[in-house]
Amino acid sequence: MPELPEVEVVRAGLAPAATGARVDRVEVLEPRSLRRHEGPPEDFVARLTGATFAEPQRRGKFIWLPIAGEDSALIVHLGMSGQVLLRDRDAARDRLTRIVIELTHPEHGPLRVDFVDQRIFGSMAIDDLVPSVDNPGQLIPSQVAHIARDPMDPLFDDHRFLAALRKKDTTVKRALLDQTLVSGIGNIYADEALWAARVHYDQPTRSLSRARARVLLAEVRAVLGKALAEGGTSFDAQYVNVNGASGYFSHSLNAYGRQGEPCPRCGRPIVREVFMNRGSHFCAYCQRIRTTAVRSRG
DNA sequence: CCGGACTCCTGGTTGC
DNA sequence: TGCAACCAGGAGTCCG
Repeated sequence: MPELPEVEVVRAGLAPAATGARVDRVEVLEPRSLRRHEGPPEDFVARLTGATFAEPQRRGKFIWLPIAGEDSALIVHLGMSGQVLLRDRDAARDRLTRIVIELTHPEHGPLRVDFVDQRIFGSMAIDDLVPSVDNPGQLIPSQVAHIARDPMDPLFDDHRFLAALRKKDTTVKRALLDQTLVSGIGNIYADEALWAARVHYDQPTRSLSRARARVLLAEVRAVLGKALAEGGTSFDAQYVNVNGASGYFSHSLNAYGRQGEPCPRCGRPIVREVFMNRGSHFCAYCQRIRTTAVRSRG
């Protein structure tokens, strides 16, 4: 599933083609792919046609393309299975293409951006830009304003995150997946970071020692950073082509999807349990709930 | 504030 | 071989 690294690959790949490009034509093949757009598809088409894009931005798993000269942007969320394909104008269309945007770039000429999405959990929308809460000089779509910064963001505040983690009455995987606390982490990288930090997914955050919480944050960064590096090298600058559904970086996973296989650290089998309506993959030996270090609130 | 249940959705896989 | 049931989960909403 597309998480921070996959989404960033899409953003970075879109940047050279979209920045400064003008929208010639928009075609909405699947209105449900505009779930996040307030208003009918015709409104989406009207507001986008003729627009010129500024450089694509990202917060967590949301991408947006600011519209030059306006306080609005095109939002892109890939959901579970979304892809953004940069194509020549006359290239064949994927069967699952939901939205087509034809662009002209001042240097690269005519291009086509196809939004392909099997499950239609992803969507596009035009949204107004508002000042970011923690940095009012930075504009962010109103629908994205509640999303926290990701751990690779230079303005991510470690102390603030660790304090929030201690204060919250929840468990650790739930917290990692809470995009208002820390963004960009999905089910795959959550399981990978928890495995690396040797933390059980259902460990109460309040009973997580400060040291262990710091280790966990460091492992989140390590996992995301590694995937970003791999994505960056396998990516063709001319065409954005991310297959979110197939597990883009699956060759480097230690826990996710490996139930029944030996833990790469201790050799005992990785187990899978259902938690929050999704699979949690972990080593029942390396990742045990720790009941020590319980502190009172305060 | 918190968590659980539910919703959206369909191609590929599994099971009978 | 055919078809139905099942499975994957990001994010939002609602309710207790």
